[in-house]
Amino acid sequence: MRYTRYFLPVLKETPAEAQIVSHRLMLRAGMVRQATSGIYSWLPLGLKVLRRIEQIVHEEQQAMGAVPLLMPTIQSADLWRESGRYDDYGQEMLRIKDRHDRDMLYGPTNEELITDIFRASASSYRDVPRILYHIQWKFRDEMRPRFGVMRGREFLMKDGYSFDIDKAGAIHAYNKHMVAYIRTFERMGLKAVPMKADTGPIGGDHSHEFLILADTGESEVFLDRAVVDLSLGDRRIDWDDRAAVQALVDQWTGPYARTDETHDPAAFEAAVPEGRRESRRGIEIGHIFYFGTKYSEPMGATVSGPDGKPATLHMGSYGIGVSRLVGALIEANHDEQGVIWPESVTPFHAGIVNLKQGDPEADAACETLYETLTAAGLEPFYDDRDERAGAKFATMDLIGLPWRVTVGPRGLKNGVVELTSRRTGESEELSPEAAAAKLRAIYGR
RNA sequence: CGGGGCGUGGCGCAGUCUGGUAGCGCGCCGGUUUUGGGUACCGGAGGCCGCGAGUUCGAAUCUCGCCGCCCCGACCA
Repeated sequence: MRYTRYFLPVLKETPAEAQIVSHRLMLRAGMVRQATSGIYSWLPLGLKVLRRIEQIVHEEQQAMGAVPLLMPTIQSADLWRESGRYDDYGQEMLRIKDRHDRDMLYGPTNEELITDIFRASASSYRDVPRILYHIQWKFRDEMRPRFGVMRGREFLMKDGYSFDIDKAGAIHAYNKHMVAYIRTFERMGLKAVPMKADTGPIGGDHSHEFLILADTGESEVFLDRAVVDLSLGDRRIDWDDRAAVQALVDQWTGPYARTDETHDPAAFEAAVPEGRRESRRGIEIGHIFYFGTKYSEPMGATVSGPDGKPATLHMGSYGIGVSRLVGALIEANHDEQGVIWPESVTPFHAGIVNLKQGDPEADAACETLYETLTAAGLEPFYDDRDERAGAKFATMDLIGLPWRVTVGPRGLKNGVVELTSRRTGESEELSPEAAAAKLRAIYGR
Protein backbone atom coordinates (compact mmCIF):
# COMPACT_ATOMS: atom_id res chain seq x y z
CA MET A 1 0.00 0.00 0.00
CA ARG A 2 1.11 3.49 -0.82
CA TYR A 3 0.53 6.23 1.67
CA THR A 4 -0.78 8.60 -0.98
CA ARG A 5 -3.55 6.18 -1.87
CA TYR A 6 -4.39 5.07 1.64
CA PHE A 7 -6.65 6.58 4.26
CA LEU A 8 -4.51 7.18 7.30
CA PRO A 9 -5.69 10.20 9.28
CA VAL A 10 -2.91 10.47 11.87
CA LEU A 11 -3.06 13.08 14.57
CA LYS A 12 -0.13 15.04 15.83
CA GLU A 13 -1.88 15.95 19.01
CA THR A 14 -3.75 13.73 21.40
CA PRO A 15 -7.52 14.08 21.42
CA ALA A 16 -8.73 15.26 24.80
CA GLU A 17 -11.02 12.31 25.47
CA ALA A 18 -8.33 9.66 25.42
CA GLN A 19 -6.78 8.75 28.74
CA ILE A 20 -4.92 5.51 28.46
CA VAL A 21 -2.07 4.94 26.06
CA SER A 22 -3.73 2.42 23.77
CA HIS A 23 -6.72 4.67 23.26
CA ARG A 24 -4.51 7.68 22.57
CA LEU A 25 -2.37 5.79 20.12
CA MET A 26 -5.29 4.19 18.32
CA LEU A 27 -6.77 7.61 17.73
CA ARG A 28 -3.48 9.21 16.83
CA ALA A 29 -2.48 6.40 14.48
CA GLY A 30 -5.78 6.67 12.66
CA MET A 31 -6.93 3.18 13.64
CA VAL A 32 -10.34 3.98 15.07
CA ARG A 33 -12.67 6.87 15.40
CA GLN A 34 -15.33 7.16 18.04
CA ALA A 35 -18.85 7.17 16.65
CA THR A 36 -20.51 7.73 19.99
CA SER A 37 -19.77 6.76 23.56
CA GLY A 38 -18.26 3.28 23.61
CA ILE A 39 -18.82 2.67 19.90
CA TYR A 40 -16.08 2.93 17.31
CA SER A 41 -15.59 2.95 13.59
CA TRP A 42 -12.59 0.92 12.55
CA LEU A 43 -10.49 2.85 10.08
CA PRO A 44 -8.37 0.97 7.54
CA LEU A 45 -5.25 0.56 9.68
CA GLY A 46 -7.18 -0.57 12.74
CA LEU A 47 -9.28 -2.93 10.68
CA LYS A 48 -6.17 -4.64 9.32
CA VAL A 49 -4.97 -5.41 12.83
CA LEU A 50 -8.41 -6.58 13.86
CA ARG A 51 -8.50 -8.93 10.89
CA ARG A 52 -5.09 -10.35 11.64
CA ILE A 53 -6.09 -11.10 15.20
CA GLU A 54 -9.29 -12.71 13.96
CA GLN A 55 -7.28 -14.83 11.57
CA ILE A 56 -5.05 -16.20 14.31
CA VAL A 57 -8.10 -16.96 16.43
CA HIS A 58 -9.78 -18.75 13.53
CA GLU A 59 -6.69 -20.83 12.83
CA GLU A 60 -6.21 -21.93 16.40
CA GLN A 61 -9.88 -22.63 16.98
CA GLN A 62 -10.06 -24.83 13.94
CA ALA A 63 -6.75 -26.53 14.72
CA MET A 64 -8.29 -27.54 18.03
CA GLY A 65 -11.38 -28.90 16.31
CA ALA A 66 -13.90 -26.10 16.65
CA VAL A 67 -16.25 -25.43 13.76
CA PRO A 68 -17.01 -21.88 12.62
CA LEU A 69 -20.49 -20.55 11.96
CA LEU A 70 -22.04 -17.11 12.16
CA MET A 71 -24.98 -16.12 14.27
CA PRO A 72 -26.76 -12.76 14.01
CA THR A 73 -26.25 -9.69 16.16
CA ILE A 74 -29.98 -9.15 16.63
CA GLN A 75 -31.94 -11.80 18.48
CA SER A 76 -35.51 -12.38 19.47
CA ALA A 77 -36.34 -12.05 23.15
CA ASP A 78 -38.24 -15.33 23.07
CA LEU A 79 -35.21 -17.58 23.51
CA TRP A 80 -34.00 -15.44 26.36
CA ARG A 81 -37.32 -15.84 28.08
CA GLU A 82 -36.92 -19.57 27.68
CA SER A 83 -33.59 -19.62 29.47
CA GLY A 84 -34.84 -17.14 32.04
CA ARG A 85 -32.15 -14.62 31.28
CA TYR A 86 -34.38 -12.01 29.66
CA ASP A 87 -35.38 -10.77 33.07
CA ASP A 88 -32.06 -11.49 34.74
CA TYR A 89 -29.81 -9.63 32.39
CA GLY A 90 -30.66 -6.09 33.36
CA GLN A 91 -29.87 -2.78 31.77
CA GLU A 92 -26.73 -3.99 30.07
CA MET A 93 -28.83 -5.68 27.45
CA LEU A 94 -29.88 -3.35 24.68
CA ARG A 95 -33.56 -4.05 24.14
CA ILE A 96 -35.30 -2.92 21.00
CA LYS A 97 -38.62 -3.45 19.30
CA ASP A 98 -39.24 -4.19 15.67
CA ARG A 99 -42.06 -2.66 13.62
CA HIS A 100 -44.48 -5.30 14.85
CA ASP A 101 -43.70 -4.32 18.40
CA ARG A 102 -41.93 -7.61 19.02
CA ASP A 103 -39.23 -7.64 21.67
CA MET A 104 -35.77 -7.92 20.17
CA LEU A 105 -32.30 -7.42 21.54
CA TYR A 106 -28.78 -6.80 20.36
CA GLY A 107 -26.99 -9.92 21.57
CA PRO A 108 -24.58 -9.54 24.45
CA THR A 109 -23.72 -13.24 24.10
CA ASN A 110 -25.10 -16.27 22.31
CA GLU A 111 -25.73 -19.20 24.63
CA GLU A 112 -29.45 -19.26 23.94
CA LEU A 113 -29.12 -19.00 20.20
CA ILE A 114 -26.48 -21.69 19.88
CA THR A 115 -28.38 -24.01 22.19
CA ASP A 116 -31.47 -23.50 20.07
CA ILE A 117 -29.53 -24.28 16.92
CA PHE A 118 -27.89 -27.33 18.37
CA ARG A 119 -30.92 -28.87 20.02
CA ALA A 120 -32.85 -28.66 16.77
CA SER A 121 -30.37 -30.85 14.93
CA ALA A 122 -28.55 -33.01 17.42
CA SER A 123 -30.48 -36.08 18.42
CA SER A 124 -27.94 -38.79 19.13
CA TYR A 125 -24.87 -39.18 21.28
CA ARG A 126 -23.11 -39.58 17.94
CA ASP A 127 -23.76 -35.87 17.28
CA VAL A 128 -21.46 -34.93 20.12
CA PRO A 129 -18.91 -33.84 21.09
CA ARG A 130 -19.02 -30.66 19.04
CA ILE A 131 -17.53 -27.24 19.46
CA LEU A 132 -19.10 -24.39 17.50
CA TYR A 133 -17.87 -20.83 17.50
CA HIS A 134 -18.20 -17.54 15.75
CA ILE A 135 -16.59 -14.14 15.77
CA GLN A 136 -19.32 -11.58 15.92
CA TRP A 137 -20.10 -8.13 17.26
CA LYS A 138 -21.73 -7.96 20.65
CA PHE A 139 -23.32 -5.13 22.52
CA ARG A 140 -23.38 -4.55 26.23
CA ASP A 141 -24.77 -1.24 27.32
CA GLU A 142 -22.10 -0.48 29.88
CA MET A 143 -22.95 2.23 32.32
CA ARG A 144 -19.66 3.81 31.71
CA PRO A 145 -17.65 2.89 28.65
CA ARG A 146 -14.00 3.84 28.81
CA PHE A 147 -10.48 3.03 27.69
CA GLY A 148 -11.40 3.14 24.02
CA VAL A 149 -11.95 -0.27 22.47
CA MET A 150 -10.88 -2.00 25.67
CA ARG A 151 -14.12 -1.24 27.36
CA GLY A 152 -16.52 -0.29 24.63
CA ARG A 153 -20.20 -1.04 24.46
CA GLU A 154 -19.94 -2.63 21.06
CA PHE A 155 -17.14 -5.14 20.81
CA LEU A 156 -15.99 -8.00 18.62
CA MET A 157 -15.77 -11.30 20.40
CA LYS A 158 -14.97 -14.88 19.59
CA ASP A 159 -17.46 -16.95 21.48
CA GLY A 160 -17.46 -20.71 21.28
CA TYR A 161 -19.72 -23.33 22.76
CA SER A 162 -19.09 -26.99 23.48
CA PHE A 163 -21.63 -29.78 23.61
CA ASP A 164 -20.87 -33.05 25.30
CA ILE A 165 -22.72 -36.11 26.54
CA ASP A 166 -21.30 -35.89 30.03
CA LYS A 167 -19.21 -33.81 32.36
CA ALA A 168 -15.98 -35.66 31.61
CA GLY A 169 -16.37 -34.85 27.94
CA ALA A 170 -17.18 -31.25 28.70
CA ILE A 171 -14.10 -30.93 30.88
CA HIS A 172 -12.01 -32.18 28.00
CA ALA A 173 -13.54 -29.51 25.77
CA TYR A 174 -12.74 -26.99 28.48
CA ASN A 175 -9.15 -28.18 28.67
CA LYS A 176 -8.74 -28.04 24.91
CA HIS A 177 -9.84 -24.44 24.99
CA MET A 178 -7.39 -23.55 27.69
CA VAL A 179 -4.51 -24.94 25.71
CA ALA A 180 -5.74 -23.45 22.44
CA TYR A 181 -6.03 -20.06 24.10
CA ILE A 182 -2.52 -20.24 25.47
CA ARG A 183 -1.26 -20.94 21.97
CA THR A 184 -3.45 -18.25 20.42
CA PHE A 185 -2.13 -15.56 22.73
CA GLU A 186 1.44 -16.79 22.44
CA ARG A 187 1.19 -16.37 18.69
CA MET A 188 0.26 -12.74 19.23
CA GLY A 189 3.35 -12.27 21.33
CA LEU A 190 1.34 -11.97 24.51
CA LYS A 191 2.03 -13.58 27.82
CA ALA A 192 -1.47 -14.52 28.91
CA VAL A 193 -1.99 -16.23 32.22
CA PRO A 194 -5.06 -18.32 33.02
CA MET A 195 -6.40 -17.31 36.38
CA LYS A 196 -8.99 -19.04 38.43
CA ALA A 197 -12.23 -17.12 38.14
CA ASP A 198 -15.36 -16.94 40.16
CA THR A 199 -17.82 -19.57 38.99
CA GLY A 200 -20.78 -17.98 40.71
CA PRO A 201 -23.80 -20.12 41.50
CA ILE A 202 -22.63 -23.01 39.33
CA GLY A 203 -19.63 -23.77 41.45
CA GLY A 204 -16.76 -26.02 40.61
CA ASP A 205 -13.31 -24.97 39.53
CA HIS A 206 -13.84 -24.83 35.82
CA SER A 207 -13.73 -21.18 34.99
CA HIS A 208 -10.61 -19.31 34.10
CA GLU A 209 -9.96 -15.80 32.93
CA PHE A 210 -6.97 -15.10 30.73
CA LEU A 211 -5.13 -11.96 31.61
CA ILE A 212 -2.13 -10.31 30.12
CA LEU A 213 0.14 -8.45 32.45
CA ALA A 214 0.24 -4.73 31.79
CA ASP A 215 0.72 -1.82 34.15
CA THR A 216 -2.45 -0.18 32.94
CA GLY A 217 -4.62 -3.25 33.54
CA GLU A 218 -7.97 -2.94 35.19
CA SER A 219 -7.56 -5.84 37.59
CA GLU A 220 -5.08 -6.46 40.29
CA VAL A 221 -3.55 -9.92 39.96
CA PHE A 222 -1.44 -12.09 42.21
CA LEU A 223 0.70 -14.80 40.76
CA ASP A 224 3.60 -17.16 41.06
CA ARG A 225 6.22 -15.98 38.62
CA ALA A 226 6.75 -19.59 37.57
CA VAL A 227 3.62 -19.42 35.44
CA VAL A 228 5.00 -16.49 33.47
CA ASP A 229 7.95 -18.57 32.34
CA LEU A 230 5.84 -21.36 30.88
CA SER A 231 5.68 -21.63 27.11
CA LEU A 232 3.79 -23.92 24.82
CA GLY A 233 6.06 -23.15 21.91
CA ASP A 234 5.27 -24.99 18.73
CA ARG A 235 4.96 -28.46 20.18
CA ARG A 236 2.43 -30.71 18.51
CA ILE A 237 -0.71 -31.40 20.47
CA ASP A 238 -2.91 -34.46 20.12
CA TRP A 239 -6.25 -32.84 20.85
CA ASP A 240 -8.00 -36.17 21.34
CA ASP A 241 -5.56 -37.31 24.00
CA ARG A 242 -7.44 -36.35 27.13
CA ALA A 243 -4.60 -37.17 29.48
CA ALA A 244 -2.05 -35.21 27.48
CA VAL A 245 -4.26 -32.14 27.28
CA GLN A 246 -5.08 -32.45 30.97
CA ALA A 247 -1.36 -32.59 31.75
CA LEU A 248 -0.82 -29.28 29.97
CA VAL A 249 -3.71 -27.73 31.82
CA ASP A 250 -2.30 -28.98 35.10
CA GLN A 251 1.03 -27.45 34.24
CA TRP A 252 -0.49 -24.03 33.59
CA THR A 253 -2.98 -24.04 36.41
CA GLY A 254 -0.58 -25.46 38.98
CA PRO A 255 1.17 -22.23 39.93
CA TYR A 256 -0.90 -19.74 41.89
CA ALA A 257 -2.53 -17.08 39.71
CA ARG A 258 -5.62 -15.19 40.80
CA THR A 259 -7.34 -11.89 40.26
CA ASP A 260 -8.30 -9.81 43.25
CA GLU A 261 -11.78 -11.29 43.02
CA THR A 262 -10.66 -14.77 44.00
CA HIS A 263 -7.36 -13.92 45.64
CA ASP A 264 -6.67 -15.68 48.93
CA PRO A 265 -3.67 -14.04 50.64
CA ALA A 266 -3.13 -16.91 53.05
CA ALA A 267 -3.13 -19.50 50.29
CA PHE A 268 -0.86 -17.28 48.21
CA GLU A 269 1.75 -17.09 50.95
CA ALA A 270 1.50 -20.76 51.70
CA ALA A 271 1.81 -21.88 48.09
CA VAL A 272 4.37 -19.50 46.65
CA PRO A 273 7.90 -18.83 47.89
CA GLU A 274 8.30 -15.17 48.70
CA GLY A 275 10.80 -14.54 45.93
CA ARG A 276 8.33 -15.68 43.29
CA ARG A 277 5.27 -13.81 44.55
CA GLU A 278 4.18 -11.10 42.21
CA SER A 279 1.47 -8.54 42.44
CA ARG A 280 0.74 -7.01 39.08
CA ARG A 281 -2.03 -5.53 37.00
CA GLY A 282 -3.74 -7.38 34.21
CA ILE A 283 -6.12 -6.99 31.31
CA GLU A 284 -8.68 -9.69 30.75
CA ILE A 285 -8.70 -10.90 27.18
CA GLY A 286 -10.39 -14.27 27.43
CA HIS A 287 -12.68 -16.31 29.60
CA ILE A 288 -13.54 -19.98 29.57
CA PHE A 289 -16.39 -21.50 31.47
CA TYR A 290 -17.96 -24.88 32.02
CA PHE A 291 -21.58 -24.44 33.01
CA GLY A 292 -22.98 -27.95 32.68
CA THR A 293 -26.69 -28.02 31.95
CA LYS A 294 -27.52 -24.42 32.81
CA TYR A 295 -29.02 -23.78 29.36
CA SER A 296 -29.55 -27.28 28.02
CA GLU A 297 -31.80 -28.15 30.93
CA PRO A 298 -34.36 -25.32 30.69
CA MET A 299 -34.15 -25.31 26.91
CA GLY A 300 -34.49 -29.04 26.55
CA ALA A 301 -31.25 -29.72 24.70
CA THR A 302 -30.92 -33.48 24.94
CA VAL A 303 -29.67 -36.34 22.82
CA SER A 304 -30.29 -40.05 23.00
CA GLY A 305 -27.50 -41.81 24.80
CA PRO A 306 -26.05 -45.21 23.87
CA ASP A 307 -28.60 -46.74 26.22
CA GLY A 308 -31.44 -45.14 24.31
CA LYS A 309 -32.32 -42.79 27.12
CA PRO A 310 -32.26 -39.00 26.72
CA ALA A 311 -29.23 -37.27 28.13
CA THR A 312 -29.07 -33.56 28.84
CA LEU A 313 -26.05 -31.98 27.16
CA HIS A 314 -23.15 -30.60 29.14
CA MET A 315 -21.99 -27.30 27.82
CA GLY A 316 -19.28 -24.73 28.15
CA SER A 317 -18.65 -21.33 26.63
CA TYR A 318 -15.40 -19.74 25.71
CA GLY A 319 -14.74 -16.13 24.84
CA ILE A 320 -11.90 -14.08 23.44
CA GLY A 321 -12.20 -10.32 23.31
CA VAL A 322 -11.01 -9.74 19.77
CA SER A 323 -11.49 -5.98 19.56
CA ARG A 324 -10.25 -5.57 23.10
CA LEU A 325 -7.09 -7.42 22.11
CA VAL A 326 -6.16 -4.61 19.75
CA GLY A 327 -6.02 -2.25 22.69
CA ALA A 328 -4.41 -4.82 24.96
CA LEU A 329 -1.68 -5.48 22.40
CA ILE A 330 -0.87 -1.79 22.30
CA GLU A 331 -0.83 -1.57 26.08
CA ALA A 332 1.76 -4.33 26.01
CA ASN A 333 3.70 -3.03 23.00
CA HIS A 334 4.44 0.68 22.74
CA ASP A 335 6.89 3.41 23.62
CA GLU A 336 6.91 7.20 23.69
CA GLN A 337 6.88 7.40 19.91
CA GLY A 338 3.96 5.11 19.28
CA VAL A 339 2.88 1.53 18.77
CA ILE A 340 5.29 -1.37 18.31
CA TRP A 341 3.45 -4.20 16.59
CA PRO A 342 4.49 -7.80 17.03
CA GLU A 343 5.19 -9.30 13.61
CA SER A 344 2.24 -11.69 13.95
CA VAL A 345 -0.40 -8.97 14.01
CA THR A 346 1.22 -5.97 12.35
CA PRO A 347 -1.04 -4.24 9.83
CA PHE A 348 1.81 -4.08 7.32
CA HIS A 349 4.98 -6.12 7.37
CA ALA A 350 7.38 -3.27 6.74
CA GLY A 351 7.42 0.44 6.03
CA ILE A 352 9.37 1.93 3.18
CA VAL A 353 10.50 5.49 3.76
CA ASN A 354 11.61 7.41 0.71
CA LEU A 355 13.75 10.22 2.04
CA LYS A 356 13.68 12.20 -1.16
CA GLN A 357 10.48 11.76 -3.03
CA GLY A 358 11.00 12.84 -6.62
CA ASP A 359 14.64 11.83 -6.75
CA PRO A 360 14.74 9.39 -9.68
CA GLU A 361 17.09 6.93 -8.01
CA ALA A 362 15.36 6.96 -4.66
CA ASP A 363 11.95 6.61 -6.31
CA ALA A 364 13.14 3.73 -8.45
CA ALA A 365 14.76 1.93 -5.54
CA CYS A 366 11.58 2.23 -3.49
CA GLU A 367 9.43 0.99 -6.33
CA THR A 368 11.67 -2.01 -6.88
CA LEU A 369 11.70 -2.84 -3.20
CA TYR A 370 7.94 -2.47 -3.04
CA GLU A 371 7.47 -4.84 -5.97
CA THR A 372 9.93 -7.36 -4.58
CA LEU A 373 8.29 -7.51 -1.19
CA THR A 374 4.81 -7.65 -2.66
CA ALA A 375 5.82 -10.47 -4.99
CA ALA A 376 7.11 -12.37 -1.98
CA GLY A 377 3.68 -12.21 -0.38
CA LEU A 378 4.51 -9.43 2.07
CA GLU A 379 2.55 -6.24 2.49
CA PRO A 380 4.81 -3.20 2.53
CA PHE A 381 3.59 0.25 3.43
CA TYR A 382 5.35 2.77 1.25
CA ASP A 383 5.43 6.36 2.47
CA ASP A 384 5.57 8.06 -0.91
CA ARG A 385 4.43 11.44 0.32
CA ASP A 386 6.38 14.54 -0.57
CA GLU A 387 7.25 15.09 3.05
CA ARG A 388 10.39 15.69 5.01
CA ALA A 389 12.27 12.78 6.47
CA GLY A 390 11.39 13.71 10.01
CA ALA A 391 7.68 13.69 9.31
CA LYS A 392 7.89 10.29 7.66
CA PHE A 393 9.89 8.80 10.50
CA ALA A 394 7.50 10.18 13.06
CA THR A 395 4.52 8.70 11.25
CA MET A 396 6.20 5.31 10.89
CA ASP A 397 7.10 5.27 14.56
CA LEU A 398 3.55 6.17 15.46
CA ILE A 399 1.86 3.45 13.44
CA GLY A 400 4.42 0.98 14.71
CA LEU A 401 5.36 -1.28 11.80
CA PRO A 402 8.03 -3.64 13.14
CA TRP A 403 10.47 -2.96 10.31
CA ARG A 404 11.37 0.13 8.37
CA VAL A 405 13.44 0.35 5.24
CA THR A 406 14.90 3.80 4.78
CA VAL A 407 15.84 4.69 1.24
CA GLY A 408 17.70 7.86 0.34
CA PRO A 409 20.14 9.22 -2.23
CA ARG A 410 22.98 9.26 0.26
CA GLY A 411 22.79 5.55 0.97
CA LEU A 412 22.02 4.60 -2.58
CA LYS A 413 25.32 6.15 -3.67
CA ASN A 414 26.93 3.33 -1.73
CA GLY A 415 24.35 0.85 -2.85
CA VAL A 416 22.68 0.52 0.54
CA VAL A 417 19.42 1.13 2.30
CA GLU A 418 18.82 1.01 6.02
CA LEU A 419 16.76 -1.66 7.75
CA THR A 420 15.57 -0.61 11.19
CA SER A 421 13.80 -2.52 13.93
CA ARG A 422 11.02 -0.51 15.49
CA ARG A 423 11.33 -2.46 18.72
CA THR A 424 15.08 -2.18 19.32
CA GLY A 425 15.84 0.84 17.19
CA GLU A 426 18.83 -1.01 15.82
CA SER A 427 19.52 -0.60 12.17
CA GLU A 428 21.87 -2.00 9.61
CA GLU A 429 22.90 -0.89 6.17
CA LEU A 430 22.58 -3.42 3.44
CA SER A 431 21.72 -3.69 -0.22
CA PRO A 432 18.05 -3.41 -1.15
CA GLU A 433 18.13 -7.05 -2.21
CA ALA A 434 19.58 -8.15 1.11
CA ALA A 435 17.02 -6.06 2.99
CA ALA A 436 14.20 -7.75 1.08
CA ALA A 437 15.74 -11.16 1.71
CA LYS A 438 16.03 -10.46 5.41
CA LEU A 439 12.40 -9.38 5.64
CA ARG A 440 11.34 -12.52 3.80
CA ALA A 441 13.32 -14.58 6.28
CA ILE A 442 11.81 -12.78 9.25
CA TYR A 443 8.31 -13.49 8.02
CA GLY A 444 9.08 -16.89 6.55
CA ARG A 445 7.92 -15.90 3.10
C1' C B 1 -26.54 5.34 38.60
C1' G B 2 -24.06 8.94 42.43
C1' G B 3 -20.12 12.86 42.25
C1' G B 4 -17.22 16.30 39.14
C1' G B 5 -16.01 18.67 34.47
C1' C B 6 -16.34 20.11 29.38
C1' G B 7 -18.93 21.43 24.46
C1' U B 8 -15.64 27.84 20.41
C1' G B 9 -12.61 26.04 12.26
C1' G B 10 -10.04 18.99 11.25
C1' C B 11 -7.03 18.59 16.31
C1' G B 12 -5.33 21.06 20.99
C1' C B 13 -6.86 25.46 23.44
C1' A B 14 -7.77 31.03 25.00
C1' G B 15 -11.89 34.34 25.25
C1' U B 16 -17.23 33.56 29.34
C1' C B 17 -16.34 36.03 35.85
C1' U B 18 -16.51 42.21 34.22
C1' G B 19 -22.22 41.36 27.20
C1' G B 20 -20.13 45.31 22.10
C1' U B 21 -20.34 40.76 16.74
C1' A B 22 -14.17 35.62 17.59
C1' G B 23 -8.51 34.60 18.52
C1' C B 24 -3.79 31.48 19.17
C1' G B 25 -0.87 26.94 18.08
C1' C B 26 -0.91 22.59 15.02
C1' G B 27 -2.99 20.83 10.53
C1' C B 28 -4.85 22.40 5.43
C1' C B 29 -4.14 25.52 0.45
C1' G B 30 -0.55 28.77 -2.59
C1' G B 31 4.53 30.70 -2.88
C1' U B 32 9.72 31.11 -1.54
C1' U B 33 13.18 28.32 1.19
C1' U B 34 14.77 23.85 3.16
C1' U B 35 15.78 18.60 2.66
C1' G B 36 18.77 11.75 6.70
C1' G B 37 14.17 12.78 12.90
C1' G B 38 7.63 16.79 12.61
C1' U B 39 12.49 23.43 8.46
C1' A B 40 11.81 28.81 8.24
C1' C B 41 9.30 32.93 6.23
C1' C B 42 5.23 35.26 3.33
C1' G B 43 0.19 35.03 1.74
C1' G B 44 -4.63 32.44 2.14
C1' A B 45 -9.12 29.25 3.10
C1' G B 46 -12.01 27.51 6.95
C1' G B 47 -16.30 28.78 12.68
C1' C B 48 -24.84 30.35 12.36
C1' C B 49 -19.19 29.67 19.45
C1' G B 50 -23.68 21.90 20.97
C1' C B 51 -29.33 22.86 20.39
C1' G B 52 -33.79 25.72 21.85
C1' A B 53 -36.17 29.48 24.41
C1' G B 54 -35.53 34.04 27.27
C1' U B 55 -33.19 38.90 29.18
C1' U B 56 -30.94 43.08 26.44
C1' C B 57 -30.25 48.30 21.76
C1' G B 58 -26.71 44.22 21.43
C1' A B 59 -25.32 37.32 23.81
C1' A B 60 -19.69 32.67 22.70
C1' U B 61 -20.32 35.61 27.33
C1' C B 62 -26.22 36.43 31.57
C1' U B 63 -30.97 33.09 32.78
C1' C B 64 -33.88 28.55 32.01
C1' G B 65 -34.48 23.93 29.52
C1' C B 66 -32.55 20.04 26.48
C1' C B 67 -28.67 17.14 24.01
C1' G B 68 -23.76 15.22 23.70
C1' C B 69 -18.94 13.90 25.53
C1' C B 70 -15.12 13.08 29.30
C1' C B 71 -13.18 11.95 34.32
C1' C B 72 -13.72 9.50 39.57
C1' G B 73 -16.72 5.73 41.95
C1' A B 74 -20.02 1.23 42.00
C1' C B 75 -20.55 -2.63 37.60
C1' C B 76 -18.60 -5.53 33.40
C1' A B 77 -15.52 -9.44 27.81
